[in-house]
Amino acid sequence: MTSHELFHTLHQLSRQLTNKLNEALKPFGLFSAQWAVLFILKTEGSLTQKELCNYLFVEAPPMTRTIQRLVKQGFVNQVPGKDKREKLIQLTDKALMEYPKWESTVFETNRSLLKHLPATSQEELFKLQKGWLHGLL
Amino acid sequence: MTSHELFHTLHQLSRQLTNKLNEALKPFGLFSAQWAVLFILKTEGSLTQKELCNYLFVEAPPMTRTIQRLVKQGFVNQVPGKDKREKLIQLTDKALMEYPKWESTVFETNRSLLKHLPATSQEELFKLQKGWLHGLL
DNA sequence: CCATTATAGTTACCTAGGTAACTAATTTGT
DNA sequence: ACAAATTAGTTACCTAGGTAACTATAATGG
Repeated sequence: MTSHELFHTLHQLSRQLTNKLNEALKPFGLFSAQWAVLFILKTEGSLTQKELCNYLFVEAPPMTRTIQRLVKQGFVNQVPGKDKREKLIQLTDKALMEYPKWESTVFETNRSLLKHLPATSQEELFKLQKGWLHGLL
Repeated sequence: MTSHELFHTLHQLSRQLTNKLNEALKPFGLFSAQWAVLFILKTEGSLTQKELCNYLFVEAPPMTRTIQRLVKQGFVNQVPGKDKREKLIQLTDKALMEYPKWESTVFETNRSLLKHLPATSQEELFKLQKGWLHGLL
């Protein structure tokens, strides 16, 4: 195995998984990056854009765009913080209503994507990836 | 471990590796997707765009764009095939001159990125990823 | 033989993520 | 206290990849 092969396979895998998730989210008018934000807001509660960037390891500009789309769709509100530079992002009632459907769809999609990967392999893969990622940063 | 964590880590890892490679290629005016094409052309010889798409598992439109940039930089030629729909892509002399520098830079970057990942882990990771990817397709 | 179908590539437009340069608000340091 | 530096977010512009609609050429079937 060469390093090229390792990197290439990882890249392909990441793209395929994102494509499949996007396909599953299509009926809801959502894309993978939006779902990632909605998921964190549901899990962690309201966060500033900066905090969302830190959670998702993403730069500020793409986060601004993703949030602007979510605002336009009525799934999220931007509330000025006590520190007037900050904007707190919170899920709307509309989003909370829809969330269970999104979640079960994503859950089912993930289950299907992991169908051919035994649980022990999943754990092993996660450990290796996490270790590598931490070694990089 | 949840499936979300597994997918998220994979996604982060893929992005980080691409970013680091782009950084390393910057002095040559190249980006990761261009390098992927140049590498395959050097390894496999001249290929049609369709064949390049198949190798890289990429749709035709992004390949058209990547190749157009390589043409503009003078690293690649588009030669009409016997079948006039096809375009054979081949490395220019300029690209062949530069290639060794690109390769050694990428090789060194890969080595550095894999520094904290033992060889046995690399093999294990590759096996798991490859198996999963094939299960998906 | 010619009409239909399939294929290679391009164009237009979308999401996703990156850097650089900017604005506005908050901290810091003297 | 106020000038300088830092920080949160936005805007503009870049690469990367996706789909849909298109053109031009090649292959196929009646």
